[in-house]
Amino acid sequence: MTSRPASAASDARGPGAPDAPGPAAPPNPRRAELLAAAAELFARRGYHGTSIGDVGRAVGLTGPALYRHFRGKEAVLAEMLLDISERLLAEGTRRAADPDPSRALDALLRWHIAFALDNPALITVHERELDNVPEEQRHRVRRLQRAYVEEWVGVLRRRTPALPDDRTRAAVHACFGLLNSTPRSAAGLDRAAMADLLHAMARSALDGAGPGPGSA
Amino acid sequence: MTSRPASAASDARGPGAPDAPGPAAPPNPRRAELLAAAAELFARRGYHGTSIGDVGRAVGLTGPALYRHFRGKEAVLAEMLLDISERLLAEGTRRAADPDPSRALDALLRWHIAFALDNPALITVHERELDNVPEEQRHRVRRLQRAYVEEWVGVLRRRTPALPDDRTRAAVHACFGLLNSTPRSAAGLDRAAMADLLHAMARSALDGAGPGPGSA
DNA sequence: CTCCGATGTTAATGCTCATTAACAGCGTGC
DNA sequence: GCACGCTGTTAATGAGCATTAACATCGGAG
Repeated sequence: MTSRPASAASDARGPGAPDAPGPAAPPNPRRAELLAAAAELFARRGYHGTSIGDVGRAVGLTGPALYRHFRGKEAVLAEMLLDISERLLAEGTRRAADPDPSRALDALLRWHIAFALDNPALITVHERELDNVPEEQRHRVRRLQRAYVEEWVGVLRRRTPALPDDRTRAAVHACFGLLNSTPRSAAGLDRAAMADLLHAMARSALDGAGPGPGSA
Repeated sequence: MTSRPASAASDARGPGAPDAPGPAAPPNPRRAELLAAAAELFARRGYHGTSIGDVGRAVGLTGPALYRHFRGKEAVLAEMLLDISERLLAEGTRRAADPDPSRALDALLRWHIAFALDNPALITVHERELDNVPEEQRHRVRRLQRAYVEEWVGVLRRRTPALPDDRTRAAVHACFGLLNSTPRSAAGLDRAAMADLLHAMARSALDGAGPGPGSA
């Protein structure tokens, strides 16, 4: 815009595409690259500990280049968390639909474990940075997260109807804590062994969540 | 400098006590108050998302007042993490010494659960902010953390000698993930019920960590 | 060819923040 | 009764950072 005639009355923003991608947005590779780099950095150093310049540099650009693809730093985080929550819920809903609650639970476990092992950075950010998402989208993420938890609670309720709901919900949260610990452990186990271990432990933990004084 | 004659050649810093408290330091209540407020804020908003002013305001002071008690923001975090790690390890070592490995494990579980339920903010910070501690003290914290994990691994090794060590270690990390999820769940359960649930789940999870394809 | 939109870059701009200076009240040991 | 050390306060100071402005390149549609 060497000129930019003073007539620019219609648009407040530049000509780029800094909006959230609509339903049929062509998958912009640069966008995805930035999101991946930001996820990695947000997971390692935290949202506030990561600068726009860090994110740009991670993909070979300068900081302000990011504004050609996102409305701002918050928008990156918001889109990231929205995407994670939607993916978790969509596939979770599918798997929870198995009429056999025991098979449904195993399917949920396999799904969550695979997601956590394949996307440790996303899991970390999803767990830690919700408070930094702007209000409106934060509510949407929270709703998705709740719905995902309720899929698990529903399966467990079918499996063990005697258990009170609040105990079941707490057990699901604790189970997520176990499964999501993967990014921080980085143990010497290979992926398959880790998946197997997590599956066995989570399964046992949920089985052990029934009432009755444990052992103390 | 109403007084402060220009002779101050001996000390580079002011006359306050901004050093880490020595072995026999009198417990300064203001110090403890600041540490507690900082823990709460670091847990809720993250280290980088918390300003010195926030911490001061939380105890009815201004930001710079903190420098009368700590060398700086990093020093607050460092002292916090060092203290947590030392407390966890000290009591953990005591409880792991029970000759009966099963009783030792229960004692460790009770200890860790009580600590997590009583200090959710500390657990959160301990889990997330180690990277922001200055190098030297970060190493000390890491050593303490490792030693604490090894206490657990030692007990489990005595209990189930067949299990390979790396699997045991991974199981311990996953178990911590389960136990430390408390601060984020904040379920509708009261403290006793939550402690019981976590104990039962963790115990079962560790029992289920033995080899053998879980159920998939 | 030419124009324009997409995508970058490098300079502001303006705010927040950690840290330090300069200054002041208060209590206590002498 | 008074000097001084402790614990605060309110102003700099200086750095980092998100965001915006202004400017450049490049490829493709007309």
